[in-house]
Amino acid sequence: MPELPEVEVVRRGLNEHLVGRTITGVRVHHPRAVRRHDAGPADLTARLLGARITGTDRRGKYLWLLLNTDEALVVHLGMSGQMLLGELPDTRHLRIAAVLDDGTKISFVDQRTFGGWQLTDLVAVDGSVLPVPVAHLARDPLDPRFDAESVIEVLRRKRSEVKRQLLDQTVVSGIGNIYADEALWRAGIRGTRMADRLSRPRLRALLAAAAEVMNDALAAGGTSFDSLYVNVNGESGYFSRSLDAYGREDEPCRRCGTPIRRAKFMNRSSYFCPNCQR
DNA sequence: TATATCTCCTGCGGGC
DNA sequence: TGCCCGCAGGAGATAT
Repeated sequence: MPELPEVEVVRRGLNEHLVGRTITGVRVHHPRAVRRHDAGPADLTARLLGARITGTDRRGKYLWLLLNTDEALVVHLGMSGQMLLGELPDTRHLRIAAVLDDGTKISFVDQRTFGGWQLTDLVAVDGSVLPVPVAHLARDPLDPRFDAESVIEVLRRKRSEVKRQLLDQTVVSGIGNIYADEALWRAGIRGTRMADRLSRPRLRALLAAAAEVMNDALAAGGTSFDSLYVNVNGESGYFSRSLDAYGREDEPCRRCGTPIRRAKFMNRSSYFCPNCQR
């Protein structure tokens, strides 16, 4: 499942191969993949033709290609989206295909169709220039201008479980279910604890753990449990071997040996150590 | 206004 | 073998 580290790996791959190139062809194979582009597939296709890619950027789980038209092509991978370069061995889940002036083929493949492309304007927000659909997101822990202390103040006002807040992209972006569980495990905090009942040092440790676990995952090329997350070359990351909590139900906690427990939370699974996450 | 829940979607695995 | 059901979960829409 692509979260911040996986999206960043993909962005780096796209940055390496696409910047400076001009889009010469676009074909939308599945309308749902462009459902957030209000003007529809034909408009997206027409406006992308002839546009030159001048850069790439990312906030949280969103990445975008900057265009010479002063617009951005926003890409969200959803749960299973892939941005693949080159020939496609299997076109079953191909949603959008594009071609560049040097012949490079870009395929947006997305089995579960939660992801998509959207062409939007840019706006200035809090010292950053962002695509409109990304403007409401908080900075992520890997952002050089991420301000942990202000996030802590937000969390201290939330009468809600701390894991729920970690997953709220307007509080802190980039964290999904996997890295939320991993950060909570590293910080020794149960996700069901109310955010406003946690001390500032505990919240500080939690945000530091989130940044740490995502940096570790980035260094490993991202997390992969199956073929749903791959980089632009179709390769999986290796960080799943390093997960301490997520997906380890009944396996011994690497800190205290207590079996990791799984519980339903927000209609999804949470993994935690019942002994050292109190 | 703040917080919680529902919904979208596809493929896989388990149970019958 | 075939069918049904639950599960995976990001984020916008809707409900409380």
